Amino acid sequence: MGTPGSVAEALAVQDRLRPLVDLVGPGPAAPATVAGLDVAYAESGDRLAAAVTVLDARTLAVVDSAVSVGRPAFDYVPGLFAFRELPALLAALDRLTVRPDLLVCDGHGLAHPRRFGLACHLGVVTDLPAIGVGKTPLVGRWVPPAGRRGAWEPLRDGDEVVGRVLRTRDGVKPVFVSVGHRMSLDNATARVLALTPRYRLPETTRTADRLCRDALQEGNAAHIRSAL
DNA sequence: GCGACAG
DNA sequence: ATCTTGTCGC
Repeated sequence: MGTPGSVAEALAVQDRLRPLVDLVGPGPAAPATVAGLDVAYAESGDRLAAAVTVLDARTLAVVDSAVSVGRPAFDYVPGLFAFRELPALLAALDRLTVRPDLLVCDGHGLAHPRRFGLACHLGVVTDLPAIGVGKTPLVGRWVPPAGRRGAWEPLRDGDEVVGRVLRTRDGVKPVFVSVGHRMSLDNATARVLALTPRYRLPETTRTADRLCRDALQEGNAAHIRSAL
């Protein structure tokens, strides 16, 4: 009952969970802690490491973290990406000693063909406020935002606004922000800007990215040592 | 029919 | 996602 066995089953799961997304929010305006989630893959593609880092929202210092290694749970299919990483991410979340006030996911939330991307899925399953921050678009049309940090333009799919194209740094390629669960788009935008004082991507994403990459390397090293 | 397609 | 060389800039 955890991971679907087919594309059809995965689509059914999304249809069943999508009504559970809280689109009202508005979510915490001043969260004490914010979690970043990310996954790294081995080149062979048969192993992955999921990491969660919890940052003090004010100082951006890491106050807790957890990793989980495993196998991709599903083939990569655009639109069904969440099923690939969800089990490992949930396992890592379970290992945290603190419950974060907000989840910042590496991928989209409502900016998804069926309005149920990874950030929505994680938000619904954990019932935590969640937002999605994607580096590249999955769906939608937009015009480039002005060049300054903080500038944004709506991301539209059909006749609905599914997210924002947000410039987090002056003159740097924008990111794609969307609501995951229990958050407003305005608040999601504010939270992402608060997490990007220096780099294009949120500090949460950056710390989680480093952690899961390191975990993969450690796993490789241990594997090699045991083979000698 | 063709291209696009989170990570 | 991951593999890659060089290159530009602080």
